Amino acid sequence: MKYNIPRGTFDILPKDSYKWQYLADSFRKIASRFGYEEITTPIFEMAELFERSSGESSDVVQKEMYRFNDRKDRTFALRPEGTAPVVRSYVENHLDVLSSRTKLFYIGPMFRYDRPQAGRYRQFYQYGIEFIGSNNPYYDAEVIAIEMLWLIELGLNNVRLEINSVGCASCAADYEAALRDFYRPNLDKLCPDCQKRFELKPKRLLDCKVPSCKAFREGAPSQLNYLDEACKEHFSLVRASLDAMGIAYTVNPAIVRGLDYYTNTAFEVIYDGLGAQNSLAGGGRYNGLIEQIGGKSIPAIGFAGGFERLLLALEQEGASLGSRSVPDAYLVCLGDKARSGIMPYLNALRSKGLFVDYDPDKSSLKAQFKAADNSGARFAIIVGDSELEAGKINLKNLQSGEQQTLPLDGGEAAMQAINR
RNA sequence: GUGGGUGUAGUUCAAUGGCAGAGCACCGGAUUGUGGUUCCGGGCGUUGUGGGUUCGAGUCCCAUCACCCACCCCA
Repeated sequence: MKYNIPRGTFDILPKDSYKWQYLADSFRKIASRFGYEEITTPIFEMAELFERSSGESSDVVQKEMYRFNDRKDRTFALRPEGTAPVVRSYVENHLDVLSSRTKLFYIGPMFRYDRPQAGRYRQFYQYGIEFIGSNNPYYDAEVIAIEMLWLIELGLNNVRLEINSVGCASCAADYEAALRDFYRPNLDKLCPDCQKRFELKPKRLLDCKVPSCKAFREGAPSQLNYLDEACKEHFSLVRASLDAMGIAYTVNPAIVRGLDYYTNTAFEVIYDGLGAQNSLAGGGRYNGLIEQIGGKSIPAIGFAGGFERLLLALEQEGASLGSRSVPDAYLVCLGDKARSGIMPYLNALRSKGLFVDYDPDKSSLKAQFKAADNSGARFAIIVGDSELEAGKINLKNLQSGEQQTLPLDGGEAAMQAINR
């Protein structure tokens, strides 16, 4: 074989396509029930958009972004995430003047150069929600509710919602300073990764899995104790809204988002049973991002989830994912005259909306019936030279074996019999 | 980027260093006029790829690629 699919990517083959369509359709429906509308942005953007928004020090920017230069030597990147492009579009198209609030969702591929693993690919498909235009804690709860209600609708019950607040920029800075103070005496005893974390992202120290590092975590300060009054108030109102909506959650102060633009609410939806990549969706508030990208200071919140992991989880739970479409009828022909003479009828059935399959290369009756069975067709339409001459067709129900003779009309009779 | 495991037919898997096989799937046939069952027939595949050891390699060694798992990261 000469050509292989690029590492970390996958083909969605016909036998699975319907599942992806089912998920996308289903997400579109739930999002629209909350008033969210679809936005589609390009697969690539200026690299700087992601560098500025996600943060220069983030792993995404440092080592996972697919960057390339075009012929005029401008640097672009395949999008590694969906929020920055949506915000870019929001600012660029002045969506803020159309309404005080903007409700958007998106579906599409994202790209990150990473070692492939179960539930982790280099091209992966995300769905996401972005609410722009209010700091009201109700909206934090609303976007979370979309995800949680959707998962329940899909048939996924064993998920956990974990929430946290990382505060505003000044709370976060205070907290980082406190964390560094706390770890500094033991800095040389931490694992090499943690020594890097100490410099770049102290919050990450809290979820290191190395046992020796875990020990030093005892008594570490919690972000929640470093929230200022406004952030504390906001977080408690978010929790109250979730309570009022009957959405269960646990507060996990260790939840840290990987991208720098998050403020206040951060949350993650976890499904145990996916191995290491157990996060189905995650998101949070990003009150400073729009201004950072060149817009006004407008608060916003959103989240994104991955279809691959969701699909794995749903299959594990045995949830229904729709089904592959099967023909309404399979045309079985006998004789050359019948084959050519039946074409107008075949076309008529199809233009009336029936899914009719036919294979002119199958000659024997046996082979045609076998193909009809394999296709899953409910009916066979059987036509030989004599039927054609008499202006009739035979319609056979392949489950019951019952057969009836119908007129060779414009397809009306068969249509009626099949849809009954 | 780091570590471990696995690569044989479309697929699931066999094959003591000695002739590369089976189930399933697929295709054809058993009086072109009625299917699902049954019966018969149909497989020389670069044993992932490239080297090496050996009289002889699917099997042992090295490299490489891919996949899986974990670290890491994240959705």
